[in-house]
Amino acid sequence: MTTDPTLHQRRRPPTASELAGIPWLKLLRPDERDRAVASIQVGDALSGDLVCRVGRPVTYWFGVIDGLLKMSADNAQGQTMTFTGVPPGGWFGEGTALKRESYRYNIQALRPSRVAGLPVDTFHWLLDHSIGFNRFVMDQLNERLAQFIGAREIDRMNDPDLRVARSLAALFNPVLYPGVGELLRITQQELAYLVGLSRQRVNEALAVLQAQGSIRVEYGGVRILDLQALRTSVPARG
DNA sequence: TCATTAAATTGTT
DNA sequence: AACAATTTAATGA
Repeated sequence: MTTDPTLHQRRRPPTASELAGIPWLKLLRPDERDRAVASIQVGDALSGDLVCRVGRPVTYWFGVIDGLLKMSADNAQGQTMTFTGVPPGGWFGEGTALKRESYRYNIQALRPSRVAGLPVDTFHWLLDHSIGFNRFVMDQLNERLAQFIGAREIDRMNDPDLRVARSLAALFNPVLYPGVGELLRITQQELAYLVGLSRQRVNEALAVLQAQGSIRVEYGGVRILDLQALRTSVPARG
């Protein structure tokens, strides 16, 4: 089930519809865009596949076309710590790509996913030539910083309903994950993995959030009704 | 296109 | 963890 990176084997050029789902392309000038499009590779990751692993040299800056990825790291005790999920429209690894270091996280597919990769050399060329690209990367870093600070607060929360609410809100972040839209495709089992709760407890939390009117639970996904309510919701009966 | 069947996901205990 | 109910996906006429 858990195998080595398959993205590095079966890759292909992106299709038109895949390109349409890459948010930063529309910020580039035509010549910049042409160069980016020519170098982008797309790969299909099966469930459980590792898109990149800790310690490997950086080859690509990655983005999710569709599917769902998990960002995690192994601590000294050998336990896996999950940081966040990466839904469609999300691009990650710019920090390590900037410094041309090795990956600091494992990125694993939670379900069959299509992953795009921009070669690190093109990434640097765009940084050197494109104002629009620089702006995107800066916004991205800024937003991600805010989200990671928020994630620390989530970890300290003991109310499962709140944890699910805040984790969902993070996945619906329109800046980091513009491909998600109104409907996040995620199963309750997948959400349970990300949040670190049992599927039963997640199911219960989703029912509470739906009763509050902030989401609608659908088969294989969650529809957002009130993102602000998810972000700021307060423990019930308290 | 429709009906049947298998697989996935959900809701509940 | 196990189970039944529900929804989707796949298959073939």
